[in-house]
Amino acid sequence: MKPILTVDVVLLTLLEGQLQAALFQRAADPFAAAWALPGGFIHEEDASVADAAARVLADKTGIVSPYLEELCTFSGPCRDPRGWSLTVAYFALVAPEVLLSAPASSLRLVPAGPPRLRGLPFDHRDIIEAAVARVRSKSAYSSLPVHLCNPTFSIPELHAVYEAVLGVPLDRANFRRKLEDLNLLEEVPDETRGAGRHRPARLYRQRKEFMHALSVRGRGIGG
Amino acid sequence: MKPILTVDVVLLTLLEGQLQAALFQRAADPFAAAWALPGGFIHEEDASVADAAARVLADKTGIVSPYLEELCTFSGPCRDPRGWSLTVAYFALVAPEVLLSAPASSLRLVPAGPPRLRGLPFDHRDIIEAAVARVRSKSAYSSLPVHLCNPTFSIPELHAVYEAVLGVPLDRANFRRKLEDLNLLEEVPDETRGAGRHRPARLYRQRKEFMHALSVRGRGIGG
DNA sequence: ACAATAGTGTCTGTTAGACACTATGCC
DNA sequence: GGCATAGTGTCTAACAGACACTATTGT
Repeated sequence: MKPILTVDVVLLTLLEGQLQAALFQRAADPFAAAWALPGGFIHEEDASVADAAARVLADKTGIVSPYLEELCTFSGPCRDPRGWSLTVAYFALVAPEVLLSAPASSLRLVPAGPPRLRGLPFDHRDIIEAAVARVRSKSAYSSLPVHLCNPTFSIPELHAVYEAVLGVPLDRANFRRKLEDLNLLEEVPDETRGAGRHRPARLYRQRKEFMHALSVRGRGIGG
Repeated sequence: MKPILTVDVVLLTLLEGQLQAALFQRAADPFAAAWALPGGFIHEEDASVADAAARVLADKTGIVSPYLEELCTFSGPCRDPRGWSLTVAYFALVAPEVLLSAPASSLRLVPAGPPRLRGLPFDHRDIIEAAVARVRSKSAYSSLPVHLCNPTFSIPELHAVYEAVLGVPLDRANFRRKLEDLNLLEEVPDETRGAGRHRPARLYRQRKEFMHALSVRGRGIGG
């Protein structure tokens, strides 16, 4: 038996205080013209499924090498009208600026948290919800949310990202201290970012050694 | 492109103080007669890949409904001599008694931790190592190792399992307290297990509500 | 009674969390 | 100078870890 085999990518960003997923209009049947997750078939020249996911994303958005992680597979005889199918789901995290400057005119952002999405083809709603659940749970004990920020960012910005992703308020002071303990960030010399008539914040970037790794040291960042 | 699509299962147990993986002798090419992970193709009647993994395991060992979790996929043009292939890897955890009483005569147990295994076909070594890494890291903050125990077990037995999986000594007293806080276990009334000329230990079982869930409450069980 | 492990009590250093405080840039 | 937010100091309660103690069984 040869099932239909695809990759799908949940491209997430944080906009207006909530996680949003990028949807694209399908070109071909089934569900032609419907808004759905970017996805596609494996190509002979892909070195792996992860490679295929990155290629699909680059083709549709121009985004290259975002944070990309395998989520899990979704499979069964009924999820695709063409027959037994399996998709390997990935999720990607990018700063909102990356998406807003992307050339894709046929891109739509939809809130990915509750309330639950409606009208998506296949089991794309389940996939998005699994991605959001994964991002949330991992964020409680890792530096994953950094990938939702620009290359340089201030501590208050990162603080707001964590609060939005986790959905709980975090003490500013303790959050700072935790970050310092983890030693994930390095200061960008002499750079600040201000917004309004008040003291501007210093800018930081993620240390290279943690670029695609997760810091599970300590007991997480929830404080 | 239609890659070769399979499932593979890393069946793990704890024997002689270390994690061991079950290998089976392959019936067909490629690598016929080689010792490898139990695996196979998806069948039309499987409801999902997880279902296929459970079926494969039941066919080869008779073991039904063990703890079974998707690990990740392994894919690429070179891992199978027949061409571009993808396997969805699962891992299963069982008590050693389950394996020793299994009807499989063509089953072999090999130590899964370091030193690294040699001579396995495909990328089965990578798959086993990924499974072991996953089990170890999850054990630090969950009740996963319970599935390596018999249906009823004593606290000292579970304590030994945690120590073996994590590879570090854990204080007996603090381990007990942690378990009590998590409230994962319930006492089996009037049951004890003794081994030697000393006080026997009370027996416990996992509460039903946690049977296939993970408790991530608190800060893990490492103490 | 003794050996050996099961199970409990208690102390201490560390850490998460709360909150008050000071610093600084922009208007 | 005042406002608004950046950034720091400090107190407290909770918890992890260490370790000494008591309890209970088989021999």
